[in-house]
Amino acid sequence: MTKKPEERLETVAERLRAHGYRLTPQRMAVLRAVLGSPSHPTAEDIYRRVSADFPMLSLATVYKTLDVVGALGEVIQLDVAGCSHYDGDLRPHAHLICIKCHSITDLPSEVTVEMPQEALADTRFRVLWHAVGLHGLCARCQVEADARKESTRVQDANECA
Amino acid sequence: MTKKPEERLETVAERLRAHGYRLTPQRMAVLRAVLGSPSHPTAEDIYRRVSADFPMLSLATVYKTLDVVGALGEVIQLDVAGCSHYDGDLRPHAHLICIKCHSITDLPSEVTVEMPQEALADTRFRVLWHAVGLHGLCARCQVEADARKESTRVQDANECA
DNA sequence: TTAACTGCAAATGCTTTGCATCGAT
DNA sequence: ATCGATGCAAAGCATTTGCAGTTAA
Repeated sequence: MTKKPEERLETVAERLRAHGYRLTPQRMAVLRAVLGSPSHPTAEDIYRRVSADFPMLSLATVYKTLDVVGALGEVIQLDVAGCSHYDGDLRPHAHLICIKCHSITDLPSEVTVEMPQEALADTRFRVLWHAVGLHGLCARCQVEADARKESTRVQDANECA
Repeated sequence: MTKKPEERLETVAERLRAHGYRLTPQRMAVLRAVLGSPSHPTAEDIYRRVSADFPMLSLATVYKTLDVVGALGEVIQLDVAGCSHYDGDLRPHAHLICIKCHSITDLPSEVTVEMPQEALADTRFRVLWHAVGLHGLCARCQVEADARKESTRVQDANECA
């Protein structure tokens, strides 16, 4: 989410139009869902959310729409544990990513990244967005891990969180 | 890769032993391959590499070993386009990740991340490692995109790069 | 009108799992 | 001698794709 969701929706819709994409009702509904979500929904999450008011929506369409806006750099795609999460907040921020339960949380404060601009320029890479990934154990999973006194194996959670 | 690959292998092996894991030849071979690779190999890459001197290795074992060291925080797991890449270099650095061809490159210079330690402490999250992801278009994919004058769709590459 | 989009279902591809056998400790 | 690890093959699951019908522009 951003400061002005509706305004951002306008901007993205504008870019889509400019690139020759059509603004179908499904597409707009999916965009509204991603840009307006404060969490990091998966395609499945968005599908469920939008399906409520839009029963004829298909999961494939959700994926296709997310691909399109992702390619334009208007939505952050965050891959965790073999499952993509989408984030409409393009402002640089940090994600706390649990390697055990695969939960994703935003670090609720500013994060600044310093990097040599010349070195970056030399790569000729065009950065669309960036994010800091803090990987480790969330509070809950730490408790479980410590309960075993660091002496046994760490069991993994599966499923797309 | 780190400054002293052999030393790091020792450290990791030690931790595995301490946690009750067994040091099988397969495991050691896989560890050597990850810790000694300057790129960001996938499980498949490692499997191919190790299989050369170790024909009786199975892909499942590679995955299992990578899971174990990943859970200990001794190897960075980088998920890109539905495919995991592994990085033995735990020093904070930045990855240039192309959203089109899914190539991953290290930014060849120092990167520093500033974040409010109190806010992080409040989350009670235990950070094992962190990385900065710079997402966008690599030099090659930009050329292709520009050749279309930004007016047509961006075609996607698939396959695990 | 027409090229792009949708929805369905089948296919793809990475990763995990069940299980019998093997082997590190 | 144990109990974890291996290897194989068979799932599992998120994502993509082909295609016929639909629709935004």
